[in-house]
Amino acid sequence: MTAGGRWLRQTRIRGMSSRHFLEPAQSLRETPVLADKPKDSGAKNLCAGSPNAGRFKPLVAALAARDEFNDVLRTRIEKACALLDAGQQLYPNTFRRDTHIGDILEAYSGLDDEGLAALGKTFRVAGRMTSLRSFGKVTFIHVLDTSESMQAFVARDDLGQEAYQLFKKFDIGDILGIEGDLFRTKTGELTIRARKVDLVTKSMRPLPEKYHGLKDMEMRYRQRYVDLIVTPKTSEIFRKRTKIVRGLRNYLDEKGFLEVETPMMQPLAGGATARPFETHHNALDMKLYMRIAPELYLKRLLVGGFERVYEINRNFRNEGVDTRHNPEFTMLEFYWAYADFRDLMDLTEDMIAKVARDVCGDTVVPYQGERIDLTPGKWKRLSFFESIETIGGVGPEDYTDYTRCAALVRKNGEKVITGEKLGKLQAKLFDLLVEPKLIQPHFIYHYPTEISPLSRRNDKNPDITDRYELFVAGRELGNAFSELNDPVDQRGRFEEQVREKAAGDDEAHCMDEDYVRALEYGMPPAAGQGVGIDRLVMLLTDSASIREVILFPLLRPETVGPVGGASVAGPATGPA
RNA sequence: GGGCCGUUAACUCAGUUGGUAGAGUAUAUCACUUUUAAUGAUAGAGUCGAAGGUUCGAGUCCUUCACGGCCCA
Repeated sequence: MTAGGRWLRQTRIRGMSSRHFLEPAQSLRETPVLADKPKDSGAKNLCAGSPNAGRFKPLVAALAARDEFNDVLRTRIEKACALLDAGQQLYPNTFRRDTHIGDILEAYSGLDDEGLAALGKTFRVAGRMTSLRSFGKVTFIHVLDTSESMQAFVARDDLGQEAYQLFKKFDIGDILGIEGDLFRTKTGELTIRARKVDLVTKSMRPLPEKYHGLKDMEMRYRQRYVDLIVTPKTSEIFRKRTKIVRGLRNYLDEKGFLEVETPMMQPLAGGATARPFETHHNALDMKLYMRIAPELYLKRLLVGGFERVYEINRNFRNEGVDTRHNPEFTMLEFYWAYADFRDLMDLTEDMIAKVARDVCGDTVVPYQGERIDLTPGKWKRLSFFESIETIGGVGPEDYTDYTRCAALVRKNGEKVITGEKLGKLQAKLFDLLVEPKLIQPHFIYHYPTEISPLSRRNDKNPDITDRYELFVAGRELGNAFSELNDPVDQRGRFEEQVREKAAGDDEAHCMDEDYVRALEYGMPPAAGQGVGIDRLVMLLTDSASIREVILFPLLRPETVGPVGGASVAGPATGPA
């Protein structure tokens, strides 16, 4: 947090145009290397006498301008300068490894010291030095490559006096190339005995402390690259994420689904209940929306004859940020002709259970202290109104009566908007009283038609739809239904949405004439589902926040421009 | 949008009823040829998130703001 706070502080200073900040800023510009303040004595004489001193001036100036310059950085710069003076390149791209550390660990973990000696083999590995324990003439370090870390033993007598002296200038965080053979230390750790150590990439900034690691959430998200280096759990989550997405692709591919890509920038943002981001196309002088869902395009493809399609891609919704929402998030949507919502339930159980087994090794997964059982057959299926009764504890006399339903919603702390439909109130009641209790996987089906404008009506009761939502760990993971393919009904539902929008609901759908026209050509009966990938990854990696599973979650910028900066100070700095 | 919490050295954190800042790690120097949070000695390192205010005196109290976290809407 401190670092983040520090930068914010500084950027605010840069952004401010008020008079009392002009002086230091100007003096910085005139003398890039700080000269006056006592703590900058190091910067002043940095790399004194070195022919390479000039190379680091822009770095020092930038650090000083942001007030980031300190002893640790000064030492690193001096070391780097000394390395250059000694003829050592800082960023050579000549070292070639022949083995990944993971491969060594996998192949030779079973061998004892004699077995390793009998190998008579040298290996070339490369990676970041993450720890260092020096004994003077001998040093132990750990080196981390793409996935794994192993110990290296670097001794003066193995390297030679000169090379060892050079090695001692290397820092934790540097990327090294090491050539050597394998042995076991006294404590039994498989270790590479360095015969040669090459500097591959010099690191100019210190890594966070290794024992406590990086705890500052803000810095973990802003500087994810650092988080990935020092927090093994983080890189594990993102490896798992990739595996999960690949697992879903493989599953759907095997079932004959065709992966497609549909527009992310759309003239109408349809397919979901949400506010879109707006953008503009200059050449066509046209307003565009970042998509909130691919649904209406994917169903156009069903009309076109692709009977099984899916897309895994980003959606954008202009809403707040919290532990379960990021404005851009990844969604799987798939559509399956000649199937209905019950077929989808079966497929979903099977698909998610397979991915869970793949990634977690089991269909029972731990989540925030709970054990979630994803084994097919264990998933509960319950109708929307049943769930309100049995889990929410609200009887039909209450949820079918508008006034009583509204009262219950208010009593539970949610607002009721005038003109809101009964179906919406029932959904709010569900969100309040039922959803948080759905820890084990539940399909909740037969949602009110009023709140399901793209779903097929139930054949027996037109007021409900053949739609379900999937809940796990108290949150929505998927939304699915038998698709509405009657163009007349669809037009009517859109018109109803348009009325709601006019009445002030800015999340209501727009009329999509082209989509209705597509349905008029005839869309085969089908079922489709959307699955929130980020939430699925949260579930399978036991992550409490969606930010833990998004590499670069949205944060406010740490640099504040002149406009934003101007609003910072009190009345004293008000513009004249 | 609302509530609560946080912001102190590069990192992780202490900081008492208000009296001008401490530790561990990291860094530097020295010692040390099998350590793994190596060890021992010494040293340097801080606009205490920002701006105002109260006060003889503010890391600490008050106000506003920024960023982040958690909860609610």
